Amino acid sequence: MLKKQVVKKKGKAVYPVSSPEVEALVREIIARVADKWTMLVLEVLEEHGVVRFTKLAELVGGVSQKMLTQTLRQMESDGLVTRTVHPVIPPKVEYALTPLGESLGAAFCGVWVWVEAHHDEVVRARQAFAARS
Amino acid sequence: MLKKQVVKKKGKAVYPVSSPEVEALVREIIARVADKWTMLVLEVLEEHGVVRFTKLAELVGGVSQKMLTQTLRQMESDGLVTRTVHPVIPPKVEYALTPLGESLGAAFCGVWVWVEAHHDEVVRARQAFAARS
DNA sequence: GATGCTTGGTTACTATTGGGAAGTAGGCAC
DNA sequence: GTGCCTACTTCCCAATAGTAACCAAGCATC
Repeated sequence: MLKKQVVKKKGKAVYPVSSPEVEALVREIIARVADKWTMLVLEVLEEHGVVRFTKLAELVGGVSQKMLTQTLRQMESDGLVTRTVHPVIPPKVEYALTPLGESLGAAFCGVWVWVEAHHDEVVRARQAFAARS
Repeated sequence: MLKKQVVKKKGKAVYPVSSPEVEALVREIIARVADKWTMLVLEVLEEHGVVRFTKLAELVGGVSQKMLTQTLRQMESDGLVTRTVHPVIPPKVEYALTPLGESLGAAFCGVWVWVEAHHDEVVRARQAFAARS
């Protein structure tokens, strides 16, 4: 709804059509943020602020160290999180959202709200689908 | 922002805390919809309405038949799309969003808008990250 | 002074997933 | 009878995710 308005406003009629490179870029970024672990990390950092690696792992839940590291590095490179290393022993590394990350978290809000509001409908749909197949 | 309000409204203070099963369900649905192909299919159907399989494949772009079939079946079972088979030769199968699917599409709008608005910031962040590592 | 504990990783191996291409169905046109 | 149409399905291989073990480096303990 909102999006369609924006798209129309930025579409062929008013502005030059976005170049294929930009299209590809948008698609590539979508593929990155439309990722299970990215969404969950975003959510945890949004709710808890500054969080250390191990704590983040347990708050996200079910993520391997490898995937968490990978996801965080990716998010860091995309400018979504900051990674602060405190040179102490044992190591202390803190992660937090950047303003850009916070804005993406806000954008994902609608999806969380949707899931919380409609999960029972999804379950019923699954049961109906299973019943007729 | 919006989400936090909702969460607080539905949180411990007012309603009983959501059960672990519901938490797991929400997480599982998130993992499903936070998927590259699901998001792209949702977007295409939102913009084009009723679309046939092959047309859908070219509109989504870069998707294999296998993954498109798989994604669509999953979305159908979750109640997001309808699959209408016209028993003619050659086959004709039409896909369209259900009201539930449309509402999810609307929820994802914010993410699309975010990507369109901030992709240049992501690119700059990547360059900065590459430069310092 | 060797052992173990801490955290935040990395690495090696394995299981699952995804992509590319080919095969399938079945009737109609040539 | 050969080929074409669409919407799959299957097979095979590459890429990705998960599991578990290892590592670094200093401090406390024995």
